[in-house]
Amino acid sequence: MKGATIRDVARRARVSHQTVSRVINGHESVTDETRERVLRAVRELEYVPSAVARSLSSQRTHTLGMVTTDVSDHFFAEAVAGAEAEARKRGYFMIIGSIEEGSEDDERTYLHLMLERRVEGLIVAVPRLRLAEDDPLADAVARIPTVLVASDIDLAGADHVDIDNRRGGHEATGYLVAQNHRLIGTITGPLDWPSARARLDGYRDALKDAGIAADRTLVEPCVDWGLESGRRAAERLLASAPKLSAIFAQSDLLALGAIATLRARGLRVPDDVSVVGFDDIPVSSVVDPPLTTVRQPMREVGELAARLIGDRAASSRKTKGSRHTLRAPLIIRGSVARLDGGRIR
Amino acid sequence: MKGATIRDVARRARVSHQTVSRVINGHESVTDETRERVLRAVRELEYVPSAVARSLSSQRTHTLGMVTTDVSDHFFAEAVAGAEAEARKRGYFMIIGSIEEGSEDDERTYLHLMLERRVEGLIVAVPRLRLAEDDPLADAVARIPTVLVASDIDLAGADHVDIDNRRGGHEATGYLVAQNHRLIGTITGPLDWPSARARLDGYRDALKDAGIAADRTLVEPCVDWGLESGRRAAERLLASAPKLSAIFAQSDLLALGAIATLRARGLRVPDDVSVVGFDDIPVSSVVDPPLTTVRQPMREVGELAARLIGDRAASSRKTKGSRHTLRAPLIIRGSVARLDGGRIR
DNA sequence: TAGGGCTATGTTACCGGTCACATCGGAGAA
DNA sequence: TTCTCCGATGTGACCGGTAACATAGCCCTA
Repeated sequence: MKGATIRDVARRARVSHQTVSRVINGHESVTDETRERVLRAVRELEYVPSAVARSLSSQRTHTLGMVTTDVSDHFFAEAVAGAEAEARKRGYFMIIGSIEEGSEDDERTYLHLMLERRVEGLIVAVPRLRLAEDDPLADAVARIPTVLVASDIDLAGADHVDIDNRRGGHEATGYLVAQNHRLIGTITGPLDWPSARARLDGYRDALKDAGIAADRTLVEPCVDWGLESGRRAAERLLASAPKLSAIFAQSDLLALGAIATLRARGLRVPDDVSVVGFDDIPVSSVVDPPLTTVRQPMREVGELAARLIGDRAASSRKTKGSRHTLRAPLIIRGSVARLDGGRIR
Repeated sequence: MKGATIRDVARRARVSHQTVSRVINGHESVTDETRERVLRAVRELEYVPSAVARSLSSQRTHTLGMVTTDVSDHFFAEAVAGAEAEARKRGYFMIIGSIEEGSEDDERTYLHLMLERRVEGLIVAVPRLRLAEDDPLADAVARIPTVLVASDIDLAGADHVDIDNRRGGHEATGYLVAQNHRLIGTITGPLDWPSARARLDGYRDALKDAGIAADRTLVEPCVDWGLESGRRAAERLLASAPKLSAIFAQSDLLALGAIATLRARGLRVPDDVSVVGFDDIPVSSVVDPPLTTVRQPMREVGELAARLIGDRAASSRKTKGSRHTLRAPLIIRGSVARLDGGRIR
């Protein structure tokens, strides 16, 4: 009763299985009358074609695999959504693997499982991934189109998509400088994330451009990107540089955490201390004050990744790996105040 | 060169393909020496077994399908992450379909595509889904284990997982009442979402329990769950009931939007007006004031959904659809103030 | 020492589609 | 009228695994 096959339908419609195949694939050269008969049989038997059998036979799975650090993180969720939408437009399905914190070799396991599934493309969004010797990822790249998202791994043959973190960091810091800030602290994400390092580089570039001497005590790294870390980092920062007038936090959550600390110390934002974030998560526009931040277009990142794979699959020739960097624009809101010329807090 | 099959490996190792199958599946009764030989051939040919062929032959895909409204929404992203983690634990892979706003029949298309893929279970998290006559979803339920998340559709044979929205709404409102609030407004989500209606019911229950008369002008529905809507709803609410002392917003974003409006009107939170939200999104704990809210355990919802499918698949007998309601606890923070006895703002 | 039973391995069919090619019948051309 | 060609349909192999059964040694026991 359950699981009619193409041959069951054929028998019922009194045609060959091949004719059924023609009908369900919309091929020409089938009489209207025959088609009708077949379709009726399909309905009566509640026949649903098997993508599995089709894949085996046609050697196409129409499936893309995506491995991410954690889908529940807004950042990756957006990328997944973007990739999914774009993939779907092109007739692909998406299978996802979300790597739980803690398990070491999970990326590799996932990768292998996806290869077994014969995905036709791979999106790897695992920022901290380091390449081992003889890494299975290299194998994967050799087999199927692969896009590395937000990774600093340099893998020949793979496409790379990333945010221009350095420029983003530069703009954020540069904006603070333009508002006459001179003593600018920064709260960074974990420095084993390439994005954190890049943003820090941007911060330093901007200070250098402005002729402001680098000061190590103004750089406060965190172990994660969360609120609590921002809170504590701000405390350390205030301890080591009580007179700073601005903070560039590498994520909105870090920024919000920092703001909480500032408030707790009786400092007003932005009147006493200005704050710039990074991400532009949905709440950033409604917190008090609305957060000035650098917007990460993660959805576009996901879309682009899927599009690259689609294009590559379509052209089917092996191109060299391309490199795409999406601009992360500064969104100016209300958490930065202009400092009166020369005044130091 | 690319795509060695089990027979290629067999030839190379000078055994039958069946022996290769035994080795890669870790079967007993293979000599160490033979196994070694096979494994070497596997390595040399870079053989990766085809899950597609395996699925066709074994009639198992080890795949779960999940259809959601929008993965980039924190709410669903959490559920996806939870489901994914649990599925993985049980050896399942997850394919996801995220329904873009606007396209009407997408759920059905996705459903059909997933049936074609022969998913072994289906998680449908599409709150506003309405059942059409002769709905394909009913077919799906008849074929494979299905879990409906946050839906009020009553489908025999399907399992249901949901948050106890009514109780959540009741607790939130009841808490305000306990703090001596009497004039309590509510900002609801779109009322075609079952969760919005349930929370509203909870709100009404609580008022009734306290002997407070219902007042239609205190209920302000929104077209979505976002900040901007919260802002505007609060304005309408203040216009129609300027003396209210508390607001129960059905999402944290609505609550934050409302707080923004209150601030703009010079009203302090919680001193002048208390606010309770719903969701407990990550920022809720760090905004100013920290938001008192009802926590939705979405991750657990996803986990439970996946677990139910796993159990059902394992027992393989058709149980009646079960119904699971997860408690959404009130998280008390700082956005609610106690009203002095009898005082009315 | 023959037969039973176990282990290691091979053989063949099958899962449910697609593909390449064969076949058949009728319309149009010579 | 006969030949040709083409549209409609059928046949059998194949995709890459798994399952069930067959077979060949080997050890042990009676």
